[in-house]
Amino acid sequence: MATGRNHRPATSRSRGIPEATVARLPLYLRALTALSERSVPTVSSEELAAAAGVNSAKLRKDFSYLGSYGTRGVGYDVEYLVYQISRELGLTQDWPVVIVGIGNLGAALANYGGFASRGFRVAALIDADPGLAGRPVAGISVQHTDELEKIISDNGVSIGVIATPAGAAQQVCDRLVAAGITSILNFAPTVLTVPDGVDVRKVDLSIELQILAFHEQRKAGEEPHGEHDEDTAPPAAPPAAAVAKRPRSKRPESGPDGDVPAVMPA
Amino acid sequence: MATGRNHRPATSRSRGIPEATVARLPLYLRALTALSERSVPTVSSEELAAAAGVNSAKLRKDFSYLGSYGTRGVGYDVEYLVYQISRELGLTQDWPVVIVGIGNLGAALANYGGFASRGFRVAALIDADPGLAGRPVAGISVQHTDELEKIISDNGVSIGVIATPAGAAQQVCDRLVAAGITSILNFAPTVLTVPDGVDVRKVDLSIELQILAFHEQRKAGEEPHGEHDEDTAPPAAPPAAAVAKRPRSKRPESGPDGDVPAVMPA
DNA sequence: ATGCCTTTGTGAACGCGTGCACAAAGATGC
DNA sequence: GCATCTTTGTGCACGCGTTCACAAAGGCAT
Repeated sequence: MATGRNHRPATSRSRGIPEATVARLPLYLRALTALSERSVPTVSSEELAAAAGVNSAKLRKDFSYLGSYGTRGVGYDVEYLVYQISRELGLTQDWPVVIVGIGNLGAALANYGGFASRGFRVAALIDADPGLAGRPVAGISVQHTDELEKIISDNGVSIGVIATPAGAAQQVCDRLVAAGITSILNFAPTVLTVPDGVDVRKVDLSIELQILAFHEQRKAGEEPHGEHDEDTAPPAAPPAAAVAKRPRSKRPESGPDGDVPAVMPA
Repeated sequence: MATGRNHRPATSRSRGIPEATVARLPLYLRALTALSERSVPTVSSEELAAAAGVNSAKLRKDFSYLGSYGTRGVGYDVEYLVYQISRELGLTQDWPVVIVGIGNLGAALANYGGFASRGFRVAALIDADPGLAGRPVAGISVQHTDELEKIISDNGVSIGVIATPAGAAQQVCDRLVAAGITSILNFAPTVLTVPDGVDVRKVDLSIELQILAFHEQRKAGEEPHGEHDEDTAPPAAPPAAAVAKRPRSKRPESGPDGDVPAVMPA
């Protein structure tokens, strides 16, 4: 069993499109779609890069992995590029998706307009709460977890979204994988362990906030003067030596709720 | 103006904690908190790494940036490490947060338990819809956008969450920044442009799904045989030369909705 | 007290990603 | 048809992040 490693560690790289590039393609596609709607025929790498918020050289290199779709002295044909990127991302086909865990977040995701467009289609909403079964959310009737395997099998679903509480996530994940799911988007604050061949991407509000807090603190700490070693008082805990003797006394005070699930399932 | 560059490009690195490490600290913290609740006194880098889903050497190196908090032959003291990481992340202080855009997603975020714990506190919910004003969501009364500046100023808020439709995001962002916000978590599918000194982190469901679709397609395409150049029929669009003459005819068929907002504000 | 055994902390190598800078390609004007 | 000007595509160098592998450190048993 692979220890919940997410993306692709060092697996075979298909034809050679770097992971970092793949992650930016949706960004380009979005910018290009906007241009397309305004009937703009061509864009230069400079303009498009600005719209996507990246370096123009990086963008050109990214596109070079897809082939030479630009015209020197002119730029890129918007429509053509939209098609090429869509094709590369696999957006020209239909991707049925199941959402497991229809709480606040799950419901919000079900209502998310981004699903309908771009080839993603919500095939089913699944929840463990029998009371929710049959209730329509975003125009789709919620089904019970018991049906999970059948739903995935019948609809040929390969992408699953987990929006359950953290405690249920791994279990749901296991069932999804066993049922044939090979791509998972995880909103639960847990590290999922999956077998090789299954991709997991994580969306974690808590982590993002903590990263912001780190930088925020650093900004605040830098304002005063240049730098210093604010060791404002190591309230408790032995540095090293006297440890191991189980300094267990009382928990500091960090909330005992340890990362509450993203959403209530009921 | 900085072109919507997110994290820190090459800015001064405080005392030298790599960005990649910072991004993992919350992960370690979560695993450590779980251990703490089970009253586990110490962990080895190997165990903790497994729990966090990372390489043990990486974890040790990450911790080495914080200082030498481990004991050779024993491991790390759980409680002590929880405290150190919390402090490093700035979680020992209170971070008031405002959420702008109380639609499905905004409401789900407001209900998110992860806020309450870990030093984050929802200071206010803000929406442009007058009809929502005064209505309680997650126990907090929604306030109108007009109050935005005052709310931020009065509560000393420095972190803002944008959960509005894409169209309103940049405008909201500008107001937040003008009001003093220096960290933004953006759920709207748009590239935000912010001045230097303001951190933006992005959470984008659509992009994550597209990345999954890419890998999913690749898996499916690899199954058959080794590799090949599936150029299954370039339906339209001129390769290069005859372009620039505005081959504008009709849009392919990619949904004309071009990335619907994450959530309806009303 | 001494030696063994476990686990940390880190030096060094490697690979990926980024950005610069420029040559080549092509369009456009005369 | 030729010159000029724009913009692509990419070779190259640099820096960050990851991983291996091992010496040093410290606990623990005898």
